[in-house]
Amino acid sequence: MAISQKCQYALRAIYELALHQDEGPCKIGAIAEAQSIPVRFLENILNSLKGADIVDSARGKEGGYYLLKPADSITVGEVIRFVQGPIGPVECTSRVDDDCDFYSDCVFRPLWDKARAALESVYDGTTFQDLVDQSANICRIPQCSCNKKKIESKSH
Amino acid sequence: MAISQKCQYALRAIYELALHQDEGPCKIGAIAEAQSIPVRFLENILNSLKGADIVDSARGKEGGYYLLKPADSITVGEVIRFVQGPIGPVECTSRVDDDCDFYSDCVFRPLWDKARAALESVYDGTTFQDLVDQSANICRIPQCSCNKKKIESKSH
DNA sequence: ATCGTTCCCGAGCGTTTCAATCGGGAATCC
DNA sequence: GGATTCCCGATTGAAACGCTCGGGAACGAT
Repeated sequence: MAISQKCQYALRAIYELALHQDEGPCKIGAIAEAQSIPVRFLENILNSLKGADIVDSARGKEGGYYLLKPADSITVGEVIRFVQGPIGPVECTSRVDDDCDFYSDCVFRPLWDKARAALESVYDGTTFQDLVDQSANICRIPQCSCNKKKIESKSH
Repeated sequence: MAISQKCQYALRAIYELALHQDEGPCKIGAIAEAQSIPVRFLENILNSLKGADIVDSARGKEGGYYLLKPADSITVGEVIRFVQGPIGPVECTSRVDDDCDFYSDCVFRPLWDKARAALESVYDGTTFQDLVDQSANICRIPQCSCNKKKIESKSH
């Protein structure tokens, strides 16, 4: 299963929230700008992510979105599964009730299983904290406060 | 990138041809029946595979489709790439000229690269001969000659 | 030569999915 | 009560997908 645009937006948005996790809620406009995501679309995405207990939000001035868990306990895999369903190269191996003519006799099933396992190991083995740690430039908005932090921690 | 129905049909068809490789051309109707593929659709698929120098065909009575190479030198990966393009979890990492805003700065790129490498290793590491060797039941049509062969070789 | 068999080829079609938008509503804070 | 910000469902437009269709052309047998 390819990673859809929507899912990539979700991942980037959560990554952005992870960058700013200890600064209070992020406004949706800021997230959208930092990550080049259409605002109204991002609205849908973030709202649906609330159903996964990954993010929550506050309204009014100083409102915005924030993570419900520390970044090191949110995996890429869990976000992908929530946004676009089971991870895997083909649909039939992710379903129990399968209308495929081949069932477990399918010659290709071991192959799909191997591919799925490989993908899951990559996606489930990466947390958003890993991504934050790996990022060289931190935030793409130069004036953003998170970049100050980065500079400070470098000079230590 | 998910494996499309069309691509699965292509793989199953080539597998079927591999089963019967030393028996002359296979008629498209037989392939379609053995692998539960809509005939007119399979027609499209097999014809396009001729462009990849994987199969060729002969017309008239005793005509049909056959593999141009031994089954152990056709990989699953090469078929997938021909039918549905570059292997990978997202499009942007497969393209050189990329209209993504993030280019090589993308925090997720290492992840996509890992995922792609994992998929490629699975798909490029499997030949159709591997699939034939692994198959327990050989052909799904009980009366088919390839099953006789199987029985003979078992009794040896 | 002609007839049956089989492949050949491009055009078309209905459905679903995808990405994105829109209008208007409701909570929160000053 | 007004500014700010999130909330929610409906809708749209375009593209991809799975599949069908009609008619044509090569091959072999008789």
